Amino acid sequence: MQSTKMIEIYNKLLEKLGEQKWWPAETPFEVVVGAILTQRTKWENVETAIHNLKEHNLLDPDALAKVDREKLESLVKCTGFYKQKAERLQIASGYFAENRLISQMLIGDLRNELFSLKGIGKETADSIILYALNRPKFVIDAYTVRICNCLGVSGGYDRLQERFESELPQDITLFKEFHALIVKYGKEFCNKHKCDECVLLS
DNA sequence: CACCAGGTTGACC
DNA sequence: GGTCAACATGGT
Repeated sequence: MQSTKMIEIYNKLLEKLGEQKWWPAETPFEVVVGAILTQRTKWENVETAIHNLKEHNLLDPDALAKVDREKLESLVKCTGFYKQKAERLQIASGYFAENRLISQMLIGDLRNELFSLKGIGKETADSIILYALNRPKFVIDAYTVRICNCLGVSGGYDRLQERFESELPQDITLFKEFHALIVKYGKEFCNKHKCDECVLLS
């Protein structure tokens, strides 16, 4: 009974919103860049910044690691927190430029390596693992916590992630789609309706 | 004008 | 362990 709760939520979201097909990006490294830039920012601003980077041929680990800091700051300014994001993009770029064969690492080890990079916390690391590296890790974001708690599934990041990963089939496509649906639902409904009007409750 | 957006960090208790 | 301000731009 409890073991099907997550699947029920997923089916309701899918039925209501349709497939999301995340993450929108042309390359894995573009996912890494987007994951850092999207922190506390609207996705439209990230698209603008990524467009700027592409225009300057900077969507590449080596190129991004070497580019002038002030130039990078100006290109990502539209995403906010632009000074620290520029720094953190270059830190991550240096890591991925030096580590192009990380696909056989254990997920836990990989996650800890990503945590050691300034600016990459749980959600960003897990987004990179799932959407850039195509490995099974369920991404929890603020909407996930809000919606789950609203639906009577309590817990913070770690506890909820443990539940999603243990109660769901280890299906990468499902993990990607489910998180995308949660974010889509959160943006569309969480701020415009009260929790007791949540269409997922019934 | 106040508030929020696909978080993370470092300081403090 | 948890809580809190700081980080900064762009849209409603």
